[in-house]
Amino acid sequence: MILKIAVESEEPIYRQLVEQLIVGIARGEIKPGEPLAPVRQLAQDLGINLHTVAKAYGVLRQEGYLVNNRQKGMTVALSPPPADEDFRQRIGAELAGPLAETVLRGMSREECLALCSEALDELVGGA
Amino acid sequence: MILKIAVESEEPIYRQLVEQLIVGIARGEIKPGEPLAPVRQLAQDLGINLHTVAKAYGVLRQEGYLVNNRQKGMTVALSPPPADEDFRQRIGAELAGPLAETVLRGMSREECLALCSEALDELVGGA
DNA sequence: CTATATGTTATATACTAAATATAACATATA
DNA sequence: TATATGTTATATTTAGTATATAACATATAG
Repeated sequence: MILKIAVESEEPIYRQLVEQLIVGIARGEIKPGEPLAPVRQLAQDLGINLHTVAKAYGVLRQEGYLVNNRQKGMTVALSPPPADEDFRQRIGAELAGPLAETVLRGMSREECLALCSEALDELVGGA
Repeated sequence: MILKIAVESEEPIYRQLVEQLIVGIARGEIKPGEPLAPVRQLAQDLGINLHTVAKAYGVLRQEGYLVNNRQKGMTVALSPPPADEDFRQRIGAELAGPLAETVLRGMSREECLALCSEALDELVGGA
């Protein structure tokens, strides 16, 4: 699984890692039960600090997407947390901003949904 | 237009304002050409500093969603920036994270798109 | 011309988050 | 006994956030 860090970005490094790891797991590049790279190794590969990687791992552990197995190290959770109502409401709120911008710029409802569909294709179907 | 600030949130106040203003404009609560509340008045109403409001307005001006009219003050842009390829790519990247989480938690493609559709309803159609 | 109101700019300060660095710890494996 | 794992503990530096006070250029109302 390929991870790239943009040090010049305004988005914190640990946030970039969290996002890319979530996408990578969703794409199935790492399967449930499989271990991630150790914090020290990934930190060295990316040229960043150990604690920055640990912070990203900690967030994903808190979210229930990772488990500290203590045998293999940090692994992908075997059973992800359910998509309950709280979760759907949180995601809906996160989608509101970007979707409002598409409406603001004159995109039709169909165009917006097509954009969402394409973004989903990047995760499940294609590239 | 109702603006609410959560001071205990980890999201910066000016970011909350940017997001809520974008949603409000998309919902048509303020129409193109119409003025927003003056920075000092809005700051007082929300119990925050003048510059925090000014920063939010500045971001939206930079994005092309607001114009400093100098007669009516800060107004909604008459012609919003186009939804070009760069924009669609940026929004697609912003949608990737939340959508990946829905996939991660086992939501089907139809469920994900339904969630997007509901989020769009909050902007154009209904509530 | 004189106030008043608009966004903006200029400094300054306090606080928090982010990233780094070094060290140590508990646990599990070889 | 070593080695490797995530984790915790301190400490430091840097950048972002929010605040405060003051002033400026411009436009409107009286």
